[in-house]
Amino acid sequence: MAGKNFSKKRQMILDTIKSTKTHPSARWVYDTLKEEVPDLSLGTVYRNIALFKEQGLVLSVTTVDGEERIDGDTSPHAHFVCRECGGIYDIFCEKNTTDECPLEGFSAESAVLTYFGKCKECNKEN
Amino acid sequence: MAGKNFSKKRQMILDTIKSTKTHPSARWVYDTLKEEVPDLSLGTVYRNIALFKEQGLVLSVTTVDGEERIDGDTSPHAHFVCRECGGIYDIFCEKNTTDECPLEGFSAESAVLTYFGKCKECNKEN
DNA sequence: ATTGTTGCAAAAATTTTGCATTATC
DNA sequence: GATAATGCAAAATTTTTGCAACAAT
Repeated sequence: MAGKNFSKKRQMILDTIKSTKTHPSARWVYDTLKEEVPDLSLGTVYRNIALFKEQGLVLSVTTVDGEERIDGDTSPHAHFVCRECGGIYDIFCEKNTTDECPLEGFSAESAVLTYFGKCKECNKEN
Repeated sequence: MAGKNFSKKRQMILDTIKSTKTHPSARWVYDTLKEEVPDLSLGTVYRNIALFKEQGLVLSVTTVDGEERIDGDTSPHAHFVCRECGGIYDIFCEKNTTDECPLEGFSAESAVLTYFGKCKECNKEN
């Protein structure tokens, strides 16, 4: 049964995800952790992220430039995705945190509110 | 300059996207239109969808099973994504249609509110 | 004619998977 | 010792791209 043994590497992958606000991709997690854990495999990162998503430890935010980006902070909050630089920013704003079930017969487990546009930095540049 | 000539095929691709509520993937658009337009190329569908997204004619909703799903209805509304069957449903509900800019210095062009869970049909099945 | 679009196939890139090996309980 | 997790590389997918041929104005 998957997820039974909480291995050292699994824990480190989760820690890495939980301790960043970059809303990382699998590759970012791999590259970042690779320095500390040289014998880490990209497949393992993908497998564990898939597991975390099933378990609800991690949420999928959006896909930027073909890469899925995840969030280790599962508390209800919104995101801003910059179409220019690909950066993702948290938005903690009470009025945006709707989580009520919207359609009869449908059961929602999570809700994701995402804004797309140009971030502060990229707005400065022209 | 891309997007200058509104070719027959480009128009048909857009029409196909606009006339369905399935929130299709590029492949779906290709398969659907292929019957009517046998000499259609998948690359063309991808190229045009990319163009429509740039022009704001089409929005990216989410990615299901590795496939990007788009919406030709750009009016503000939310979505429900079924994790079981991959179906995407529209939710027109005034209180979910926030579109105000949430962070100072950040300019939002669009907002997407997405619920994830189990749809009515899939709830019935067990 | 010039500029833009498409088909086709190859290439790129991301993600998944099989299997032998290693770690965990 | 049994079960689960990992590394590695190959495979499967989705998406992008180069280029010659085609279409539109």
